[in-house]
Amino acid sequence: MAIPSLKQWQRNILFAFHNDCSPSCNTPRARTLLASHIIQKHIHMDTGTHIKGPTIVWFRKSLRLHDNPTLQRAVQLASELFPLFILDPYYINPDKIGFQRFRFMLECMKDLDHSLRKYQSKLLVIYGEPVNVLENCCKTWKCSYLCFEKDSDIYSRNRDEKVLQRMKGLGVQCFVESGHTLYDLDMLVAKLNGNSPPTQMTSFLKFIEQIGPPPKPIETVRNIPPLRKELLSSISISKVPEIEEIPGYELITEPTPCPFQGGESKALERMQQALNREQGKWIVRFSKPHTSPVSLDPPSTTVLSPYIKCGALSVRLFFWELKRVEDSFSVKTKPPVSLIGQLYWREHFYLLGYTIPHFDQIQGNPLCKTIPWEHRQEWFQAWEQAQTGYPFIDAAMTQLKQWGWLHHLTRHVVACFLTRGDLWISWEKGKETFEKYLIDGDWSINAANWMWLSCSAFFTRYFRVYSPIAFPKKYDPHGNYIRYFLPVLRNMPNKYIYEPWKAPLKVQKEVNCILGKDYPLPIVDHEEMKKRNIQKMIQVFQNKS
DNA sequence: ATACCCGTTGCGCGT
DNA sequence: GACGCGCAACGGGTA
Ligand SMILES: Cc1cc2nc3c(=O)[nH]c(=O)nc-3n(C[C@H](O)[C@H](O)[C@H](O)COP(=O)(O)OP(=O)(O)OC[C@H]3O[C@@H](n4cnc5c(N)ncnc54)[C@H](O)[C@@H]3O)c2cc1C
Repeated sequence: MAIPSLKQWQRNILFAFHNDCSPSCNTPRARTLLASHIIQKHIHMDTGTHIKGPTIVWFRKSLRLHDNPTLQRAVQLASELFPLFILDPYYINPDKIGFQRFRFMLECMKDLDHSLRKYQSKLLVIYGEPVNVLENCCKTWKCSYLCFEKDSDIYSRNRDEKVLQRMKGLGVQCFVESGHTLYDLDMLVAKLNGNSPPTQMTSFLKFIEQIGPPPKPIETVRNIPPLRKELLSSISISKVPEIEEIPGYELITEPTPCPFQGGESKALERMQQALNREQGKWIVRFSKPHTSPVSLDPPSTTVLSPYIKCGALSVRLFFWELKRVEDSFSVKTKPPVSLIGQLYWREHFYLLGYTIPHFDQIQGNPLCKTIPWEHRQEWFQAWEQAQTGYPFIDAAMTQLKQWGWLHHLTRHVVACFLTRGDLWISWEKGKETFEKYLIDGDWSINAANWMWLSCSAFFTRYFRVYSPIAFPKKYDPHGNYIRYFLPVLRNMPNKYIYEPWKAPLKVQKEVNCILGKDYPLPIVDHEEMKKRNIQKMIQVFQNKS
Protein backbone atom coordinates (compact mmCIF):
# COMPACT_ATOMS: atom_id res chain seq x y z
CA MET A 1 0.00 0.00 0.00
CA ALA A 2 1.28 3.48 -0.81
CA ILE A 3 1.87 5.50 2.30
CA PRO A 4 0.83 9.14 1.94
CA SER A 5 3.04 11.87 3.27
CA LEU A 6 1.68 14.07 6.02
CA LYS A 7 0.82 16.78 3.49
CA GLN A 8 -0.83 14.35 1.12
CA TRP A 9 -2.76 12.84 3.90
CA GLN A 10 -4.06 16.18 5.07
CA ARG A 11 -4.95 17.11 1.52
CA ASN A 12 -6.83 13.86 1.02
CA ILE A 13 -8.79 14.47 4.12
CA LEU A 14 -9.62 18.05 3.23
CA PHE A 15 -10.57 16.98 -0.26
CA ALA A 16 -12.86 14.31 1.07
CA PHE A 17 -14.23 16.82 3.49
CA HIS A 18 -15.28 19.26 0.80
CA ASN A 19 -16.72 16.59 -1.42
CA ASP A 20 -18.67 14.81 1.20
CA CYS A 21 -20.13 17.74 2.98
CA SER A 22 -21.99 19.87 0.55
CA PRO A 23 -23.78 22.53 2.53
CA SER A 24 -27.07 21.54 0.96
CA CYS A 25 -28.40 19.70 3.96
CA ASN A 26 -31.44 21.23 5.45
CA THR A 27 -31.49 20.44 9.12
CA PRO A 28 -33.02 22.39 11.98
CA ARG A 29 -30.68 24.68 13.80
CA ALA A 30 -31.14 26.54 17.00
CA ARG A 31 -30.16 29.94 15.68
CA THR A 32 -31.57 31.64 18.69
CA LEU A 33 -28.98 30.08 20.97
CA LEU A 34 -26.12 32.32 20.09
CA ALA A 35 -24.30 32.47 23.36
CA SER A 36 -22.10 29.49 23.97
CA HIS A 37 -22.04 28.49 27.57
CA ILE A 38 -20.74 25.51 29.41
CA ILE A 39 -23.00 23.26 31.34
CA GLN A 40 -20.92 21.31 33.78
CA LYS A 41 -23.71 19.36 35.40
CA HIS A 42 -23.95 15.61 35.16
CA ILE A 43 -26.25 13.86 32.71
CA HIS A 44 -29.61 14.14 34.37
CA MET A 45 -30.02 17.69 33.24
CA ASP A 46 -33.12 18.53 31.29
CA THR A 47 -32.47 18.95 27.60
CA GLY A 48 -36.13 19.47 26.82
CA THR A 49 -35.55 23.21 26.65
CA HIS A 50 -33.15 22.75 23.76
CA ILE A 51 -34.34 22.46 20.20
CA LYS A 52 -32.76 19.49 18.52
CA GLY A 53 -29.99 20.33 16.10
CA PRO A 54 -26.96 18.94 14.31
CA THR A 55 -24.56 17.85 17.03
CA ILE A 56 -20.92 16.91 17.14
CA VAL A 57 -19.83 14.47 19.82
CA TRP A 58 -16.09 14.95 20.07
CA PHE A 59 -14.39 11.80 21.34
CA ARG A 60 -10.98 12.24 22.99
CA LYS A 61 -11.06 9.86 25.92
CA SER A 62 -14.26 7.93 26.76
CA LEU A 63 -13.83 5.72 23.71
CA ARG A 64 -16.90 3.69 24.64
CA LEU A 65 -20.67 3.46 24.39
CA HIS A 66 -21.29 2.24 27.94
CA ASP A 67 -21.66 4.74 30.77
CA ASN A 68 -20.91 7.67 28.52
CA PRO A 69 -22.69 10.83 29.74
CA THR A 70 -21.21 12.92 26.92
CA LEU A 71 -22.59 10.62 24.25
CA GLN A 72 -25.94 10.42 26.00
CA ARG A 73 -26.16 14.19 26.09
CA ALA A 74 -25.23 14.43 22.42
CA VAL A 75 -27.86 11.90 21.41
CA GLN A 76 -30.51 13.83 23.36
CA LEU A 77 -29.61 17.03 21.53
CA ALA A 78 -29.00 15.64 18.08
CA SER A 79 -31.23 15.95 15.08
CA GLU A 80 -28.19 14.56 13.34
CA LEU A 81 -25.08 13.23 15.11
CA PHE A 82 -21.46 13.53 14.00
CA PRO A 83 -19.16 11.29 16.05
CA LEU A 84 -15.77 12.92 15.64
CA PHE A 85 -12.21 12.06 16.59
CA ILE A 86 -9.45 14.55 15.91
CA LEU A 87 -5.89 13.35 15.44
CA ASP A 88 -4.07 16.28 16.97
CA PRO A 89 -0.61 16.84 15.43
CA TYR A 90 0.57 17.90 18.90
CA TYR A 91 0.29 14.28 20.00
CA ILE A 92 0.70 12.38 16.75
CA ASN A 93 4.46 12.37 16.86
CA PRO A 94 6.63 9.34 17.58
CA ASP A 95 8.85 11.42 19.88
CA LYS A 96 5.85 12.01 22.12
CA ILE A 97 3.65 8.96 21.70
CA GLY A 98 5.45 5.64 21.32
CA PHE A 99 4.36 2.90 18.95
CA GLN A 100 2.51 0.73 21.47
CA ARG A 101 0.68 3.62 23.06
CA PHE A 102 -0.53 4.89 19.71
CA ARG A 103 -1.41 1.40 18.50
CA PHE A 104 -3.50 0.82 21.62
CA MET A 105 -5.39 4.07 21.13
CA LEU A 106 -6.07 3.31 17.46
CA GLU A 107 -7.46 -0.09 18.46
CA CYS A 108 -9.81 1.61 20.89
CA MET A 109 -10.91 3.95 18.09
CA LYS A 110 -11.47 1.03 15.73
CA ASP A 111 -13.59 -0.78 18.25
CA LEU A 112 -15.66 2.33 18.85
CA ASP A 113 -16.04 2.78 15.09
CA HIS A 114 -17.16 -0.83 14.82
CA SER A 115 -19.81 -0.30 17.50
CA LEU A 116 -21.06 2.89 15.87
CA ARG A 117 -21.44 1.11 12.54
CA LYS A 118 -24.11 -1.11 14.05
CA TYR A 119 -26.20 2.07 14.16
CA GLN A 120 -25.36 3.08 10.56
CA SER A 121 -22.96 5.60 11.98
CA LYS A 122 -19.18 5.67 12.31
CA LEU A 123 -16.24 7.47 13.83
CA LEU A 124 -15.21 10.41 11.67
CA VAL A 125 -11.44 10.74 11.98
CA ILE A 126 -9.83 14.01 10.98
CA TYR A 127 -6.22 15.06 11.30
CA GLY A 128 -5.53 18.63 12.31
CA GLU A 129 -5.36 21.29 14.96
CA PRO A 130 -8.52 20.74 17.04
CA VAL A 131 -9.84 24.31 17.17
CA ASN A 132 -9.62 24.69 13.41
CA VAL A 133 -10.98 21.24 12.66
CA LEU A 134 -13.96 21.87 14.92
CA GLU A 135 -14.63 25.24 13.34
CA ASN A 136 -14.57 23.69 9.88
CA CYS A 137 -16.81 20.86 10.93
CA CYS A 138 -19.32 23.12 12.65
CA LYS A 139 -19.51 25.38 9.62
CA THR A 140 -19.74 22.59 7.09
CA TRP A 141 -22.31 20.60 8.98
CA LYS A 142 -24.10 23.69 10.32
CA CYS A 143 -23.89 22.40 13.84
CA SER A 144 -25.83 23.77 16.76
CA TYR A 145 -24.16 21.77 19.47
CA LEU A 146 -20.76 20.40 20.45
CA CYS A 147 -20.44 17.86 23.25
CA PHE A 148 -17.22 16.67 24.80
CA GLU A 149 -15.95 15.21 28.05
CA LYS A 150 -14.25 17.24 30.74
CA ASP A 151 -10.51 16.75 30.73
CA SER A 152 -8.09 17.67 33.49
CA ASP A 153 -4.53 17.83 32.15
CA ILE A 154 -3.01 21.19 31.29
CA TYR A 155 -2.77 20.76 27.54
CA SER A 156 -6.38 19.59 27.26
CA ARG A 157 -7.69 22.32 29.52
CA ASN A 158 -6.00 25.03 27.46
CA ARG A 159 -7.15 23.42 24.24
CA ASP A 160 -10.73 23.11 25.47
CA GLU A 161 -10.73 26.72 26.64
CA LYS A 162 -9.75 27.80 23.12
CA VAL A 163 -12.41 25.56 21.64
CA LEU A 164 -15.09 27.10 23.87
CA GLN A 165 -13.98 30.59 22.85
CA ARG A 166 -14.11 29.77 19.16
CA MET A 167 -17.46 28.02 19.46
CA LYS A 168 -18.88 31.02 21.26
CA GLY A 169 -17.93 33.13 18.28
CA LEU A 170 -19.65 30.69 15.96
CA GLY A 171 -22.79 30.47 18.04
CA VAL A 172 -22.33 26.79 18.70
CA GLN A 173 -23.49 25.76 22.13
CA CYS A 174 -21.07 23.53 24.02
CA PHE A 175 -21.81 20.86 26.58
CA VAL A 176 -18.93 19.66 28.75
CA GLU A 177 -19.77 16.53 30.72
CA SER A 178 -17.87 14.85 33.52
CA GLY A 179 -17.15 11.20 32.83
CA HIS A 180 -13.49 10.23 33.12
CA THR A 181 -13.35 10.17 36.93
CA LEU A 182 -15.46 8.61 39.68
CA TYR A 183 -16.68 12.05 40.72
CA ASP A 184 -17.03 15.29 38.81
CA LEU A 185 -13.76 17.05 39.68
CA ASP A 186 -15.47 20.44 39.87
CA MET A 187 -17.93 19.00 42.37
CA LEU A 188 -14.99 17.76 44.46
CA VAL A 189 -13.35 21.18 44.25
CA ALA A 190 -16.58 22.79 45.41
CA LYS A 191 -16.77 20.36 48.34
CA LEU A 192 -13.30 21.46 49.42
CA ASN A 193 -14.91 24.74 50.51
CA GLY A 194 -11.79 26.66 49.65
CA ASN A 195 -9.52 24.30 51.55
CA SER A 196 -6.55 22.82 49.76
CA PRO A 197 -7.05 19.27 48.50
CA PRO A 198 -5.91 16.36 50.67
CA THR A 199 -2.34 15.29 50.04
CA GLN A 200 -2.54 11.99 51.90
CA MET A 201 -4.64 8.96 51.16
CA THR A 202 -6.14 8.80 54.66
CA SER A 203 -7.36 12.40 54.36
CA PHE A 204 -8.65 11.76 50.88
CA LEU A 205 -10.63 8.75 52.10
CA LYS A 206 -12.20 10.85 54.85
CA PHE A 207 -13.00 13.55 52.32
CA ILE A 208 -14.90 11.26 49.95
CA GLU A 209 -16.56 9.35 52.75
CA GLN A 210 -18.44 12.51 53.60
CA ILE A 211 -19.43 12.90 49.94
CA GLY A 212 -20.74 9.36 49.54
CA PRO A 213 -20.28 6.80 46.77
CA PRO A 214 -19.74 7.86 43.14
CA PRO A 215 -22.66 7.92 40.68
CA LYS A 216 -23.85 4.60 39.29
CA PRO A 217 -23.05 4.01 35.62
CA ILE A 218 -25.75 5.15 33.20
CA GLU A 219 -27.37 2.95 30.58
CA THR A 220 -25.38 2.14 27.48
CA VAL A 221 -26.46 4.53 24.75
CA ARG A 222 -28.51 2.61 22.16
CA ASN A 223 -30.37 5.25 20.19
CA ILE A 224 -27.52 6.62 18.12
CA PRO A 225 -28.93 8.28 15.02
CA PRO A 226 -27.58 7.18 11.63
CA LEU A 227 -24.91 9.26 9.94
CA ARG A 228 -25.85 11.08 6.75
CA LYS A 229 -25.30 8.94 3.67
CA GLU A 230 -22.47 10.88 1.99
CA LEU A 231 -20.36 10.63 5.11
CA LEU A 232 -21.23 7.04 5.87
CA SER A 233 -20.17 5.87 2.43
CA SER A 234 -17.05 8.03 2.18
CA ILE A 235 -13.90 6.03 2.74
CA SER A 236 -11.35 8.77 3.00
CA ILE A 237 -12.72 11.04 5.66
CA SER A 238 -13.71 8.56 8.18
CA LYS A 239 -11.47 5.56 8.27
CA VAL A 240 -9.63 4.90 11.48
CA PRO A 241 -6.10 4.79 10.09
CA GLU A 242 -3.66 1.94 10.36
CA ILE A 243 -0.60 2.92 12.35
CA GLU A 244 1.65 2.50 9.28
CA GLU A 245 -0.38 5.17 7.51
CA ILE A 246 0.54 7.79 10.08
CA PRO A 247 3.51 9.92 9.09
CA GLY A 248 6.40 9.21 11.44
CA TYR A 249 5.23 5.75 12.43
CA GLU A 250 5.49 4.07 9.05
CA LEU A 251 9.04 2.86 9.55
CA ILE A 252 8.68 1.65 13.12
CA THR A 253 8.14 -2.06 13.24
CA GLU A 254 6.49 -3.55 16.26
CA PRO A 255 9.30 -5.13 18.28
CA THR A 256 7.25 -7.98 19.71
CA PRO A 257 3.51 -8.21 19.93
CA CYS A 258 2.09 -6.53 22.99
CA PRO A 259 -0.32 -8.87 24.78
CA PHE A 260 -2.90 -6.14 25.34
CA GLN A 261 -5.31 -5.17 22.61
CA GLY A 262 -7.29 -1.95 22.81
CA GLY A 263 -11.03 -1.41 22.65
CA GLU A 264 -14.21 -1.25 24.71
CA SER A 265 -15.09 -4.88 24.03
CA LYS A 266 -11.66 -6.10 25.18
CA ALA A 267 -11.95 -3.84 28.22
CA LEU A 268 -15.30 -5.28 29.28
CA GLU A 269 -14.04 -8.79 28.67
CA ARG A 270 -10.93 -8.17 30.73
CA MET A 271 -12.90 -6.63 33.57
CA GLN A 272 -15.27 -9.61 33.57
CA GLN A 273 -12.34 -12.02 33.74
CA ALA A 274 -10.95 -10.16 36.75
CA LEU A 275 -14.34 -10.15 38.49
CA ASN A 276 -14.82 -13.88 37.90
CA ARG A 277 -11.31 -14.88 38.92
CA GLU A 278 -11.60 -17.50 41.67
CA GLN A 279 -15.34 -16.72 41.92
CA GLY A 280 -14.62 -13.25 43.22
CA LYS A 281 -12.11 -14.35 45.84
CA TRP A 282 -9.29 -12.83 43.81
CA ILE A 283 -11.01 -9.43 44.04
CA VAL A 284 -11.72 -9.52 47.76
CA ARG A 285 -8.22 -10.75 48.63
CA PHE A 286 -6.47 -8.24 46.38
CA SER A 287 -3.78 -6.39 48.28
CA LYS A 288 -1.66 -4.25 46.01
CA PRO A 289 1.64 -4.29 47.96
CA HIS A 290 1.56 -8.09 47.94
CA THR A 291 1.12 -8.52 44.19
CA SER A 292 4.13 -9.81 42.29
CA PRO A 293 5.99 -7.55 39.87
CA VAL A 294 7.35 -10.47 37.85
CA SER A 295 4.27 -12.49 37.01
CA LEU A 296 3.53 -12.05 33.34
CA ASP A 297 1.01 -14.70 32.38
CA PRO A 298 -1.26 -13.52 33.79
CA PRO A 299 0.00 -10.36 35.49
CA SER A 300 -0.83 -10.10 39.19
CA THR A 301 -2.96 -6.97 38.76
CA THR A 302 -5.88 -6.29 36.39
CA VAL A 303 -4.07 -4.46 33.54
CA LEU A 304 -7.17 -2.36 33.12
CA SER A 305 -5.09 0.82 33.30
CA PRO A 306 -4.70 1.33 29.51
CA TYR A 307 -8.46 0.84 29.02
CA ILE A 308 -9.28 3.21 31.85
CA LYS A 309 -6.82 5.74 30.49
CA CYS A 310 -8.50 5.78 27.04
CA GLY A 311 -11.94 5.59 28.62
CA ALA A 312 -12.58 2.23 26.93
CA LEU A 313 -13.67 1.24 30.43
CA SER A 314 -15.67 3.51 32.72
CA VAL A 315 -14.19 3.77 36.21
CA ARG A 316 -17.69 4.09 37.65
CA LEU A 317 -18.75 0.83 36.04
CA PHE A 318 -15.61 -0.87 37.36
CA PHE A 319 -16.18 0.63 40.80
CA TRP A 320 -19.76 -0.62 41.07
CA GLU A 321 -18.88 -4.04 39.70
CA LEU A 322 -16.14 -4.33 42.34
CA LYS A 323 -18.61 -3.17 44.97
CA ARG A 324 -21.08 -5.85 43.88
CA VAL A 325 -18.45 -8.58 44.28
CA GLU A 326 -17.24 -7.18 47.60
CA ASP A 327 -20.77 -7.03 48.96
CA SER A 328 -21.16 -10.77 48.55
CA PHE A 329 -18.18 -11.44 50.87
CA SER A 330 -17.85 -10.62 54.53
CA VAL A 331 -14.04 -10.66 54.58
CA LYS A 332 -12.33 -8.36 52.08
CA THR A 333 -9.33 -6.10 51.80
CA LYS A 334 -9.94 -2.38 52.23
CA PRO A 335 -8.63 0.83 50.68
CA PRO A 336 -5.90 1.79 50.12
CA VAL A 337 -4.69 -1.73 49.27
CA SER A 338 -7.90 -3.12 47.73
CA LEU A 339 -8.90 -2.72 44.09
CA ILE A 340 -11.44 -0.05 44.96
CA GLY A 341 -8.54 1.54 46.82
CA GLN A 342 -6.61 1.62 43.53
CA LEU A 343 -9.45 3.59 41.93
CA TYR A 344 -9.30 5.98 44.88
CA TRP A 345 -5.58 6.50 44.28
CA ARG A 346 -6.42 7.46 40.74
CA GLU A 347 -9.15 9.84 41.87
CA HIS A 348 -6.87 11.32 44.52
CA PHE A 349 -4.14 12.07 41.98
CA TYR A 350 -6.67 13.41 39.48
CA LEU A 351 -7.97 15.90 42.01
CA LEU A 352 -4.42 16.99 42.82
CA GLY A 353 -3.53 17.32 39.15
CA TYR A 354 -6.66 19.41 38.67
CA THR A 355 -6.00 21.79 41.52
CA ILE A 356 -2.23 22.03 42.07
CA PRO A 357 -0.48 24.45 39.71
CA HIS A 358 2.30 22.97 37.58
CA PHE A 359 1.59 19.51 38.94
CA ASP A 360 3.73 17.83 36.27
CA GLN A 361 6.93 19.72 37.04
CA ILE A 362 9.21 20.85 39.84
CA GLN A 363 9.17 24.57 39.19
CA GLY A 364 6.12 26.35 40.47
CA ASN A 365 4.66 23.20 41.97
CA PRO A 366 3.90 23.92 45.63
CA LEU A 367 3.71 20.22 46.53
CA CYS A 368 7.02 19.24 45.01
CA LYS A 369 10.22 19.37 47.01
CA THR A 370 13.08 20.92 45.08
CA ILE A 371 15.89 18.41 45.06
CA PRO A 372 19.12 19.32 43.25
CA TRP A 373 19.02 16.53 40.66
CA GLU A 374 21.93 16.43 38.25
CA HIS A 375 21.42 15.44 34.65
CA ARG A 376 23.90 12.97 33.22
CA GLN A 377 22.95 12.22 29.66
CA GLU A 378 24.94 8.97 29.38
CA TRP A 379 23.32 7.58 32.52
CA PHE A 380 19.89 8.73 31.45
CA GLN A 381 20.31 7.11 28.05
CA ALA A 382 21.58 3.90 29.60
CA TRP A 383 18.46 3.80 31.76
CA GLU A 384 16.09 4.61 28.93
CA GLN A 385 17.75 2.24 26.48
CA ALA A 386 17.95 -0.70 28.88
CA GLN A 387 21.75 -0.57 29.09
CA THR A 388 22.41 -0.03 32.80
CA GLY A 389 24.07 -3.39 33.32
CA TYR A 390 21.52 -4.23 36.02
CA PRO A 391 19.51 -7.04 34.43
CA PHE A 392 16.26 -6.36 36.29
CA ILE A 393 16.31 -2.66 35.37
CA ASP A 394 17.14 -3.43 31.74
CA ALA A 395 14.51 -6.16 31.51
CA ALA A 396 11.93 -3.75 32.91
CA MET A 397 12.86 -0.98 30.48
CA THR A 398 12.65 -3.52 27.68
CA GLN A 399 9.18 -4.56 28.84
CA LEU A 400 8.20 -0.89 28.94
CA LYS A 401 8.98 -0.51 25.25
CA GLN A 402 7.75 -3.90 24.09
CA TRP A 403 4.54 -4.10 26.09
CA GLY A 404 3.93 -0.49 27.15
CA TRP A 405 2.88 -1.76 30.56
CA LEU A 406 4.78 -2.56 33.75
CA HIS A 407 3.61 -3.85 37.09
CA HIS A 408 3.36 -1.12 39.69
CA LEU A 409 6.31 -2.38 41.73
CA THR A 410 8.47 -2.70 38.63
CA ARG A 411 7.72 0.97 38.00
CA HIS A 412 8.84 1.61 41.56
CA VAL A 413 12.18 -0.09 41.06
CA VAL A 414 13.09 1.67 37.80
CA ALA A 415 11.81 5.03 39.06
CA CYS A 416 13.77 4.72 42.28
CA PHE A 417 16.87 3.69 40.34
CA LEU A 418 16.71 6.72 38.02
CA THR A 419 16.13 9.24 40.80
CA ARG A 420 17.00 8.97 44.50
CA GLY A 421 18.24 5.39 44.49
CA ASP A 422 21.11 5.45 42.02
CA LEU A 423 21.39 7.91 39.14
CA TRP A 424 20.17 11.10 40.90
CA ILE A 425 18.42 12.27 37.72
CA SER A 426 15.24 14.36 37.87
CA TRP A 427 11.92 12.54 38.03
CA GLU A 428 10.70 14.88 35.28
CA LYS A 429 12.92 13.05 32.79
CA GLY A 430 11.66 9.66 33.88
CA LYS A 431 8.09 10.88 33.73
CA GLU A 432 8.58 11.93 30.10
CA THR A 433 9.91 8.51 29.17
CA PHE A 434 6.97 6.81 30.87
CA GLU A 435 4.49 9.19 29.27
CA LYS A 436 5.83 8.27 25.86
CA TYR A 437 5.97 4.50 26.17
CA LEU A 438 3.23 3.52 28.63
CA ILE A 439 -0.04 2.49 27.00
CA ASP A 440 -1.64 3.73 30.23
CA GLY A 441 0.44 6.95 30.29
CA ASP A 442 -1.65 9.39 32.27
CA TRP A 443 -0.75 12.98 33.04
CA SER A 444 -1.86 13.19 36.68
CA ILE A 445 -1.12 9.63 37.77
CA ASN A 446 2.29 9.52 36.17
CA ALA A 447 3.47 12.82 37.67
CA ALA A 448 2.11 11.95 41.11
CA ASN A 449 3.78 8.56 41.24
CA TRP A 450 7.11 9.94 40.03
CA MET A 451 7.02 12.54 42.79
CA TRP A 452 6.16 9.77 45.23
CA LEU A 453 9.01 7.51 44.23
CA SER A 454 11.60 10.27 44.14
CA CYS A 455 10.57 11.53 47.61
CA SER A 456 9.57 14.84 46.04
CA ALA A 457 6.03 14.72 47.42
CA PHE A 458 3.68 12.49 49.47
CA PHE A 459 6.43 10.10 50.54
CA THR A 460 9.59 11.07 52.39
CA ARG A 461 11.26 8.00 53.86
CA TYR A 462 14.24 8.23 51.60
CA PHE A 463 16.22 5.49 53.34
CA ARG A 464 13.80 2.98 51.85
CA VAL A 465 15.69 2.31 48.65
CA TYR A 466 14.81 -0.49 46.26
CA SER A 467 17.67 -2.78 45.35
CA PRO A 468 17.67 -3.78 41.66
CA ILE A 469 19.01 -7.13 42.87
CA ALA A 470 17.49 -8.05 46.23
CA PHE A 471 13.97 -6.79 45.55
CA PRO A 472 13.14 -8.78 42.40
CA LYS A 473 15.09 -11.80 43.70
CA LYS A 474 12.48 -12.23 46.44
CA TYR A 475 9.80 -12.89 43.83
CA ASP A 476 11.86 -14.56 41.14
CA PRO A 477 14.99 -16.34 42.43
CA HIS A 478 15.75 -17.91 39.02
CA GLY A 479 15.35 -14.64 37.14
CA ASN A 480 12.79 -15.96 34.65
CA TYR A 481 11.46 -12.44 34.13
CA ILE A 482 14.95 -11.27 33.12
CA ARG A 483 15.43 -14.25 30.82
CA TYR A 484 12.14 -13.50 29.10
CA PHE A 485 12.94 -9.89 28.22
CA LEU A 486 16.73 -10.12 27.87
CA PRO A 487 17.49 -13.13 25.65
CA VAL A 488 21.22 -12.35 25.84
CA LEU A 489 21.16 -13.47 29.49
CA ARG A 490 18.90 -16.44 28.88
CA ASN A 491 21.55 -19.02 29.73
CA MET A 492 23.23 -17.22 32.61
CA PRO A 493 23.25 -19.44 35.71
CA ASN A 494 20.77 -18.53 38.46
CA LYS A 495 23.66 -17.56 40.70
CA TYR A 496 24.65 -14.69 38.39
CA ILE A 497 21.39 -13.74 36.69
CA TYR A 498 20.92 -10.59 38.81
CA GLU A 499 24.67 -9.77 38.89
CA PRO A 500 26.18 -11.14 35.69
CA TRP A 501 29.40 -9.13 36.14
CA LYS A 502 30.22 -11.51 38.98
CA ALA A 503 30.24 -14.50 36.64
CA PRO A 504 33.76 -15.80 36.00
CA LEU A 505 34.97 -15.32 32.43
CA LYS A 506 34.77 -19.07 31.93
CA VAL A 507 31.04 -19.03 32.70
CA GLN A 508 30.51 -15.94 30.51
CA LYS A 509 32.11 -17.78 27.60
CA GLU A 510 30.08 -20.91 28.21
CA VAL A 511 26.79 -19.02 28.07
CA ASN A 512 27.87 -16.81 25.18
CA CYS A 513 27.53 -13.59 27.06
CA ILE A 514 30.71 -11.62 27.60
CA LEU A 515 30.22 -8.71 29.97
CA GLY A 516 31.15 -5.37 28.43
CA LYS A 517 30.61 -6.85 24.98
CA ASP A 518 27.35 -8.79 24.78
CA TYR A 519 25.80 -7.20 27.85
CA PRO A 520 26.96 -3.99 29.56
CA LEU A 521 28.89 -3.80 32.80
CA PRO A 522 26.92 -1.97 35.51
CA ILE A 523 27.08 1.81 34.98
CA VAL A 524 27.14 2.45 38.75
CA ASP A 525 27.72 0.51 41.97
CA HIS A 526 24.30 0.34 43.58
CA GLU A 527 25.53 0.03 47.17
CA GLU A 528 27.84 3.00 46.77
CA MET A 529 25.25 5.21 45.04
CA LYS A 530 22.60 4.30 47.58
CA LYS A 531 24.84 5.39 50.48
CA ARG A 532 25.87 8.58 48.72
CA ASN A 533 22.32 9.48 47.70
CA ILE A 534 20.88 8.90 51.16
CA GLN A 535 23.50 11.37 52.43
CA LYS A 536 22.40 13.86 49.77
CA MET A 537 18.80 13.39 50.83
CA ILE A 538 19.70 14.04 54.47
CA GLN A 539 21.30 17.31 53.32
CA VAL A 540 18.25 18.30 51.28
CA PHE A 541 15.81 17.59 54.09
CA GLN A 542 17.96 19.34 56.71
CA ASN A 543 18.32 22.50 54.65
CA LYS A 544 14.57 22.70 54.13
CA SER A 545 13.36 22.32 57.67
C1' DA B 1 2.84 24.49 71.55
C1' DT B 2 4.36 19.80 71.62
C1' DA B 3 4.25 14.99 71.46
C1' DC B 4 2.77 11.22 69.32
C1' DC B 5 0.76 8.33 65.55
C1' DC B 6 1.10 6.34 61.36
C1' DG B 7 1.76 6.02 56.51
C1' DT B 8 -0.47 0.83 49.93
C1' DT B 9 4.70 -1.59 48.47
C1' DG B 10 13.16 -1.31 51.68
C1' DC B 11 17.30 -3.83 53.10
C1' DG B 12 20.04 -6.69 55.70
C1' DC B 13 20.64 -8.92 59.53
C1' DG B 14 19.19 -11.51 63.53
C1' DT B 15 15.89 -14.61 65.60
C1' DG C 1 6.21 -15.37 52.34
C1' DA C 2 7.09 -14.89 59.84
C1' DC C 3 8.66 -10.53 62.61
C1' DG C 4 11.72 -7.14 64.88
C1' DC C 5 15.30 -4.03 64.80
C1' DG C 6 18.62 -0.27 63.12
C1' DC C 7 19.14 2.64 59.47
C1' DA C 8 18.42 8.09 60.87
C1' DA C 9 14.64 10.46 61.90
C1' DC C 10 9.72 12.80 57.24
C1' DG C 11 5.39 15.42 58.01
C1' DG C 12 0.14 15.95 58.08
C1' DG C 13 -3.19 15.20 61.29
C1' DT C 14 -4.84 14.71 65.76
C1' DA C 15 -4.82 14.70 71.04
C1 LIG D 1 6.60 5.87 38.49
C2 LIG D 1 5.18 5.45 38.27
C3 LIG D 1 4.48 5.93 37.18
C4 LIG D 1 3.15 5.55 36.95
N1 LIG D 1 2.50 6.03 35.84
C5 LIG D 1 1.22 5.67 35.62
C6 LIG D 1 0.52 6.15 34.48
O1 LIG D 1 1.06 6.90 33.67
N2 LIG D 1 -0.76 5.76 34.30
C7 LIG D 1 -1.38 4.92 35.19
O2 LIG D 1 -2.54 4.56 34.96
N3 LIG D 1 -0.76 4.47 36.27
C8 LIG D 1 0.52 4.81 36.52
N4 LIG D 1 1.15 4.35 37.65
C9 LIG D 1 0.37 3.67 38.69
C10 LIG D 1 0.30 2.16 38.61
O3 LIG D 1 1.58 1.63 38.50
C11 LIG D 1 -0.58 1.67 37.46
O4 LIG D 1 -1.82 2.31 37.47
C12 LIG D 1 -0.84 0.19 37.55
O5 LIG D 1 0.37 -0.52 37.59
C13 LIG D 1 -1.68 -0.26 36.38
O6 LIG D 1 -1.85 -1.63 36.38
P1 LIG D 1 -3.26 -2.29 36.70
O7 LIG D 1 -4.32 -1.71 35.85
O8 LIG D 1 -3.06 -3.76 36.62
O9 LIG D 1 -3.48 -1.84 38.21
P2 LIG D 1 -4.49 -2.40 39.31
O10 LIG D 1 -3.72 -2.66 40.53
O11 LIG D 1 -5.32 -3.50 38.75
O12 LIG D 1 -5.41 -1.13 39.63
C14 LIG D 1 -6.66 -0.84 39.02
C15 LIG D 1 -6.66 0.58 38.52
O13 LIG D 1 -6.43 1.52 39.56
C16 LIG D 1 -5.66 2.62 39.09
N5 LIG D 1 -4.38 2.65 39.81
C17 LIG D 1 -3.66 1.59 40.24
N6 LIG D 1 -2.56 2.00 40.87
C18 LIG D 1 -2.58 3.33 40.87
C19 LIG D 1 -1.70 4.31 41.40
N7 LIG D 1 -0.60 4.02 42.08
N8 LIG D 1 -2.02 5.60 41.21
C20 LIG D 1 -3.15 5.93 40.54
N9 LIG D 1 -3.99 5.05 40.02
C21 LIG D 1 -3.73 3.76 40.19
C22 LIG D 1 -5.39 2.36 37.62
O14 LIG D 1 -6.36 3.03 36.85
C23 LIG D 1 -5.56 0.87 37.51
O15 LIG D 1 -5.94 0.44 36.23
C24 LIG D 1 2.51 4.69 37.88
C25 LIG D 1 3.23 4.21 38.96
C26 LIG D 1 4.54 4.57 39.17
C27 LIG D 1 5.27 4.03 40.35
